[in-house]
Amino acid sequence: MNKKYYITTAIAYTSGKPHIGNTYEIVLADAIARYKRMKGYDVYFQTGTDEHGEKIELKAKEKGVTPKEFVDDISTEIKRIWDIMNTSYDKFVRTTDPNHERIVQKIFDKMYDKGDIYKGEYKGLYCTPCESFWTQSQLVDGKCPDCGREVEEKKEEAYFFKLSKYQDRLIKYIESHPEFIKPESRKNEMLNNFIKPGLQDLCVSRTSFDWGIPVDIDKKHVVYVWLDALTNYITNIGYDPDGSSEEFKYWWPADLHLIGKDIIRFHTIYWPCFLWSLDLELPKQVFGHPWLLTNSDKMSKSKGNTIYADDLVNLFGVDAVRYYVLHEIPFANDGNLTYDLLIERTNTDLANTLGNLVNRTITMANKYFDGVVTNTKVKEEVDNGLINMINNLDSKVEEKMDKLEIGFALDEIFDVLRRSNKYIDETTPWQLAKDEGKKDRLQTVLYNLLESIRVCAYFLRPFLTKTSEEIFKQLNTKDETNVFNHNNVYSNMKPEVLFQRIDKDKKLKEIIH
RNA sequence: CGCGGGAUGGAGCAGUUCGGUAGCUCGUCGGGCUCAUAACCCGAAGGUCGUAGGUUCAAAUCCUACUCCCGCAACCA
Repeated sequence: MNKKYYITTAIAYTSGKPHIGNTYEIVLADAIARYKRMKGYDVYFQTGTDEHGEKIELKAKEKGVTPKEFVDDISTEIKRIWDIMNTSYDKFVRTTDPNHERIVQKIFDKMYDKGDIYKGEYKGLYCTPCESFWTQSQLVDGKCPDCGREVEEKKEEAYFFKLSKYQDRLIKYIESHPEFIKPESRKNEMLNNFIKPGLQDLCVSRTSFDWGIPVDIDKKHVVYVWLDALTNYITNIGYDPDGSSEEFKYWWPADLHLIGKDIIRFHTIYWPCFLWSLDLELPKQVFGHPWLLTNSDKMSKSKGNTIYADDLVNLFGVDAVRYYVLHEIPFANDGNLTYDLLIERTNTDLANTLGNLVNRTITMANKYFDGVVTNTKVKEEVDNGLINMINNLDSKVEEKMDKLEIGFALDEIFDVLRRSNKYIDETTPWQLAKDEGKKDRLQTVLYNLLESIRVCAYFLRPFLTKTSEEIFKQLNTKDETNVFNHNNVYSNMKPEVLFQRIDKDKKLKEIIH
């Protein structure tokens, strides 16, 4: 049996339409999932929406709809965008799913029975008119940041989870499992800022609003959203405190939780403690990716600089957008997205290096050999460099993907494409074509190029899904071997422009309208 | 002194572990080629490697101080 690979994104919060910065994560996860499938893993890829919480209750009220109607709308919209991005998730989960809600209640009960959850009092600074608790750091001049009025100390009955109980175990675990939190800098941040100074017990119930999963043993409380949200990773694959399914035993623990850097704390502190409370293993890795900014600025509606994935796809096509976000995001810093950069990247890499190479190669094959090309094996020294690169691509891409360095994996593929363009200049097929005696050599040259394109298209599949498929169609081949194949026959190839070059000024005007 | 990350030609990055000609992709300029989507190939200009000291025959790389940027600082998802 093949090795299993369980990958998740964070579930998206249904407070509004996700912009390209939020959409980035699902594309990243999709590329990893597709790559793993290509490598023969049995992959399960889960994403979805996180739909409870006070913020949603308020937004629904503002809009004059019920919270459920509100999240139904947004969840549908999020799923629509995930589909536009051509992502291959196996399951789209929702925290309002009745099964999830029921299991979360049982989980709460189990933790309570075990003594990990206890009833206590939540003390905080409360603004009565706003009905909100604030932390010291949230206050503005010591007053409510919303209305500016005085806050007062208030106590409220609440349930707490004993994080403190698991503190030492967590430190030991993180320190002995260097792969658990990535990138490394995030690990230090968590250990030094949160865990080592001492974990306080976590308030896991709320009474100040209703839109949540009711606590089974005390119905005036609802379950804290993070306990609700995090458990989606296990409830949807068949976890049940009274006996989990075979499916669950097969998939858990997850191999990778891919999340934004802003929620690493929840995934590397609360989540492990919750899992231990349920006597479950921890996920193998939590990767906190950086953000995608526009013009080096965080996207927000108030700044009016939000860019939406569906708009970008309409303007540039899904693979151009996928390529940009997958290639341009480094791993230490936040990435940047502007129309300028997106257009430049699409033109140079996709239209010039890739598209033009495919086009010129197939055109020559048709022109010189009526589109039938076999390997005539008239080799020259210069061929070896290209063929070696093709045959090394598998291990190069794998090396980068194992570190989740997707942009660098793409670079490896484009290195081969660039080498192929250079190979054309080195071998000058148009010169060979003038000499009848060099026809066999010419055919070998074109054969080598077609093989190079084929193997590159194969490796591009997890990233540029549609383009990869289109190249295979143009080459008219079904050969999916990942190395140079010496015995292919190419025929009936049709060159079509893969990516039209974009006129930047014209396009920018169009965007600003 | 709260903790951590970063500062390398116009842009984005690599190189810093174990010091020894500063590399890649893109942009700009010049040339070549013509199979191709003004494409492709070659070449050039452009960097006192955040600042100031120090160690050394030699420092982007080691040490010290400082400046700037960013993330985190807990019950907000």
